[in-house]
Amino acid sequence: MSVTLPLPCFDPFVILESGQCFRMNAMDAQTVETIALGRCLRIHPLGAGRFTFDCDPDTLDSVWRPYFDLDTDYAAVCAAAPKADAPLQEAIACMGGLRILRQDPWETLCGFILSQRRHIRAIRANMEALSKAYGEPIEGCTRNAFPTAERLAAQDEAALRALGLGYRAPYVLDAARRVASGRLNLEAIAALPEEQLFAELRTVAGVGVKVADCVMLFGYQRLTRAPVDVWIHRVIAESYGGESPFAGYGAYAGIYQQYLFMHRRKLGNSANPQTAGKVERTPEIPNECSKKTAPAPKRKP
DNA sequence: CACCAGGCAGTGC
DNA sequence: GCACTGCATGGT
Repeated sequence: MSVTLPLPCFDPFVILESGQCFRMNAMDAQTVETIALGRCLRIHPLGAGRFTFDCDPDTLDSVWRPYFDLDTDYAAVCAAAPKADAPLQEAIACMGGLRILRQDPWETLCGFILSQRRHIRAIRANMEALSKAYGEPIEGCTRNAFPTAERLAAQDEAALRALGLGYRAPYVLDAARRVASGRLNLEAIAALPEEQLFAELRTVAGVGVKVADCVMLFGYQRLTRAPVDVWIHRVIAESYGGESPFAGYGAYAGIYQQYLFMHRRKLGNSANPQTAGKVERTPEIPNECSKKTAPAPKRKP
């Protein structure tokens, strides 16, 4: 069974490259598959902003409409972005169709614990390996659901290292055991005020400021959180003269951050490999997303 | 084959 | 409080 409907400001091919979810894949030009919430969904773009979802109408409305945040007016969110903020306007123009998903907090927590010092591709491989080893099968799908905290809590560090998690293996294990034991209740903390939710997430080993912000943004829909990673650090250094613009972004700071993140990452590593971690004034960079040009050469050392 | 990745915890000052 | 360092592994 399937449902076809028009969806403005929605592009699954952009979302699957956005680095917020790790189990959404392009199978071919007409099919995107995602494994989430213990289910498998395939989406087919028909062109002209129309999409077919391979599920029944009730599941679309009760599961996938909230998951993809389809009831939020992203045109209005984008229109509310500061007009004078040229880099942000550029990123929004180039990354239409992006949405901040409402993901499962447990899977989101694991995904971003695994994210530290990894390429997104490698995070995806880790998440797939965990699912294949410990996840439950999904009917009619070749890929498993993401494993529960209980299931991961029963493993040992060596088993998780064998899947390629490296030094993050004990971090995932700590998260699993806190959640499985009830010491960390991921459902209950959803109701907490921002700073208290942040503090609860920080109690998990391997969860620092950036990972906690990602879990809040992508797993708890706290749109004010704007995670700062190496790419955003570059954006701040290169396009904002070293002064973070996020404090002025208000209720949608997290969404705007995601446009800037995606756009900068698309421009590529070659643009400026040396400024990560350092804040230094740099010349204006002409951000033309259509042409993937390297920016003007930096100052010589 | 160097260098880097959606960072964090530990240490030293 | 801030700066520095080691960390496991796979992509590019």
